[in-house]
Parts: sequence; C-alpha cells; structure tokens
Amino acid sequence: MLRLSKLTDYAVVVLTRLDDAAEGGVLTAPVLAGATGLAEPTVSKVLKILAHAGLVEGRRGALGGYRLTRPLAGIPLIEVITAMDGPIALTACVDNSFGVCESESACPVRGRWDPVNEAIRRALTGISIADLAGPPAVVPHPETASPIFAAE
Amino acid sequence: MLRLSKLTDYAVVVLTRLDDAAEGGVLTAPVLAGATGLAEPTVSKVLKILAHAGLVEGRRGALGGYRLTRPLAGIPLIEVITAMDGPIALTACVDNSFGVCESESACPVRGRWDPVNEAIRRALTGISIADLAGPPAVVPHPETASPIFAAE
DNA sequence: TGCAATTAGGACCTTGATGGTCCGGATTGC
DNA sequence: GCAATCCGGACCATCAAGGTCCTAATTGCA
Repeated sequence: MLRLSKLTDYAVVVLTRLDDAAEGGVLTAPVLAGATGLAEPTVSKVLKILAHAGLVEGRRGALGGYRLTRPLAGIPLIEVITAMDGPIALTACVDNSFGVCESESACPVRGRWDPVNEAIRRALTGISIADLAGPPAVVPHPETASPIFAAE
Repeated sequence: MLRLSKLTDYAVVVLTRLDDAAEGGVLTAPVLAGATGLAEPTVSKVLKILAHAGLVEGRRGALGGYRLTRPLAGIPLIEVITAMDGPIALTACVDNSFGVCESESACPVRGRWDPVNEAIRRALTGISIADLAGPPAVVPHPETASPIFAAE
C-alpha cells in the first residue's frame, strides 16, 4: 500500500516529544513511552535506531537519556524514513540488485523507476519533522493540495 | 522500505507490453506471460486487477484477450499504484481509521501526514506509464548516485 | 566500593500481508 | 457442441515487520 513502517511513524512521534525536553536536558525511554503512549521496549527500539542514524544522542548511566542532536526543523522527513525503513526504493530494480530480476531481458521498464524514486525523494526532502509537529491546528480534510510542500 | 508491491511492478510491465498490440487488437494472458517472462497465473492476476480498475478491458471467449482502454500516456502512475496497492496512505492515521490508534490522545502528529501523502500523490500524478516505458533519453537522469542511499 | 539507573546490541517469536498457484464457472467464437 | 478465454474466488507458503525480552556496558551517587 505504499506505506511506511509503523516504526517510522513512532519515530516521528518520539522525536516530537523529545523536542519538549528542556535545553540540553535528556528524556529517558520510559518517560518517552509514558508521554507517547507507546510500549517501552518499542520506544527503546526506535531510539536505538535513531541514535544509530545520528538523529538522537544517548547518554548511559544514571541521569542518562536521549536528546536531539539537531532541532526538529533541521531534520528532513526523508532522513527519518531512511533511518527507519531503509533507502527509498520503490522496486528492487533501482538500487544495486543486478542480475536478480529473472525477467531482466524482457523488462521494458528496466531502470525506469529511478525518476519516480527521485520525485518522491524530492517531495520528502522538503518536509521537516518540525513541519509535521508544527502548529497544533487541526487538519480536517485538505482536499486540495497544500502548496507548501511542492513536489517539484 | 517504502516500496510498492511486486504486483504493481508487474502491472507496469504488462501494461507496457499491452501497448504493443495492434490497433484495436487484443493480447491474451498466455501471450503476455511469454512476452514478459512472468508466470501465466501471475499475469492473469495482474490483468484481472487492472481490468477491475478500468485500465484494461477483457474480452472473453475464443479470440478474446485484453486491451488498453486508454493510451499509456493517459495513465498516470498513481492510478496503477492505487489499483494494485490500494490508496496512498503512508500511515494508518490518514485515511478513515479513527479510534484505532491507541496513542490517539497523545499523538502530536495526528493528521499531520496528510500533506506528506499529498506531496507524494502529486509527485506520482505527474508521471505516466508512457514516461516509464518511453525511450531512455527522454526522462532526465538527475543524480546517478544519490547520497541518500548511504543509510545502510 | 557497591548499587541502581540507563543505554547498547542483539536474539527470539508471533502475526499479518504478500506472492503465487489453482479451480470451477461464465462467455464467446467456430 | 466444443474449445478458448476471461472472471471470481479460494488456498497455501513464505517472508518481513512488530514487538518483547535478555544480557552486557556505562554512569552517577551513597
């Protein structure tokens, strides 16, 4: 369904909550779990992945916790998606899997997905986490396209 | 991995091959299977879904087969994706699933994914199947090696 | 120095969707 | 009547995602 994983969704939520921490302060996984309503092991998993990607910073020991390495506005959505779900690649043909496709010789769209991936990548690069967490205004049904996030 | 299903990939391939049929002529599932290198039952499945979406037209009986209802240039990619994979919805929050999210009250990005979906939808609407099947030089090749692929 | 709190890094299992195949029925032309 | 073909499902295997848990390693404090 062209959907990204739940972990990515959780990551955005956790990052947003993490922004609530005081200047220089840290939040622990249990605290974040309580604030987000997610299960603690799940939050831990998300944080570990985010830390591995360099989006958050973990500090061990007592009084430890996690904090953002950058403000939310400086984190493009695509970076979170890439960290959680892996690189954007709509089909297996695009990245480095050559010789895997058994219909290789007959495939007429060989290598053709690249512009598609590029279009999506471009669309997601212009959106930051701050945009997602931004004004708490309600978005009931944006029928027409919001011109803020231009795809091209 | 933000990837679409293989069926969608097959659909694009099949549609492209279907375009090879003579004016007004039809191609049978076995013929298309042979032309694409895919298994016949799989091709049949793809064609049935596409027919249900109105993208192709099936004609039963002897001398039957499938044909396009529109030229490839008139079929936006998003229509094929929607037909095969369902509507574009990056997270479960966006469509009509209210009350399903257990973290609903605490979720700070509630309803915030809509612009993202809209951005992607717009990016995919501008690409037609003809663009994917076209000559290699037509579609611009923005970046040969994208830096975003450096995640893993 | 010992203890508690916390992250780091995996292993493990369950579940659901996807991919793929197959079968019976309906329709059409010869 | 017969053969070819689409139509609408059901059916099963596989695989990745989701989620939990366990054991180190690190840090601060009494």
